[in-house]
Amino acid sequence: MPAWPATEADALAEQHRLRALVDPTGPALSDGALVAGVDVAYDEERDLVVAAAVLVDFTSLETVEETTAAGQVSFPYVPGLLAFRELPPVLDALAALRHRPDLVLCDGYGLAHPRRLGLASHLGVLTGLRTAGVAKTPFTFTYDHPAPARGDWSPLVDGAEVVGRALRTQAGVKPVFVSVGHRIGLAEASDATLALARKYRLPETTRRADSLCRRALAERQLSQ
DNA sequence: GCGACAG
DNA sequence: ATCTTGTCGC
Repeated sequence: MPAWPATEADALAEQHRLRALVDPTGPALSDGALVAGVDVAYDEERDLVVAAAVLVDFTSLETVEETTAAGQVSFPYVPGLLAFRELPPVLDALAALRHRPDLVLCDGYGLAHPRRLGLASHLGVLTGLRTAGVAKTPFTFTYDHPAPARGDWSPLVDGAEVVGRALRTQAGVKPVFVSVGHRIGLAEASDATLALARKYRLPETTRRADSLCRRALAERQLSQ
């Protein structure tokens, strides 16, 4: 396994290498599938980063398992290279899960990326897990506003390419931006996102992982 | 040409 | 991402 890239040039080369290994197709989730949400929180002062993974039952929406992992920040925030900043602790948190997720939902993009290898795709190729990205803002892509009902969507476009969907998860609320990560199709990833966002704009997996990594970071800050 | 740009 | 009070609503 190659060392984690330390420079932007190495990171770009690594993206190029991994991009060829992405599989942007795959079936819908089965009843009772286990979906993991992952997210990270930062302490800029101490270069500390904490990741959380929360495993949710796709059908009941119950939390099945939670893990966290902490580390030193090892890469700056560079638009288009987010994976190199966020993935090290995320990989650790996922490795600590006792169950194997049937899907990992990331806070960010997959195929919707300048070089078609966002955080979610990158994670999928590294782990072999099925992944998809659900982002809160449209990055540099364009879309027409979807109709106002829950479940309505419109294509997320980069030039002439459809790279994802602007999906309305709550009536009258601004959409989220879904893109394929690895081993799942866009329609299937969108269906999973909608099913996990019954009550709020963001899927429960993302909401719970976000809340957990913030809590875990706050606890570390108290004890150190 | 320059800057902005997921989190 | 993070800096941040009170406030509206279920």
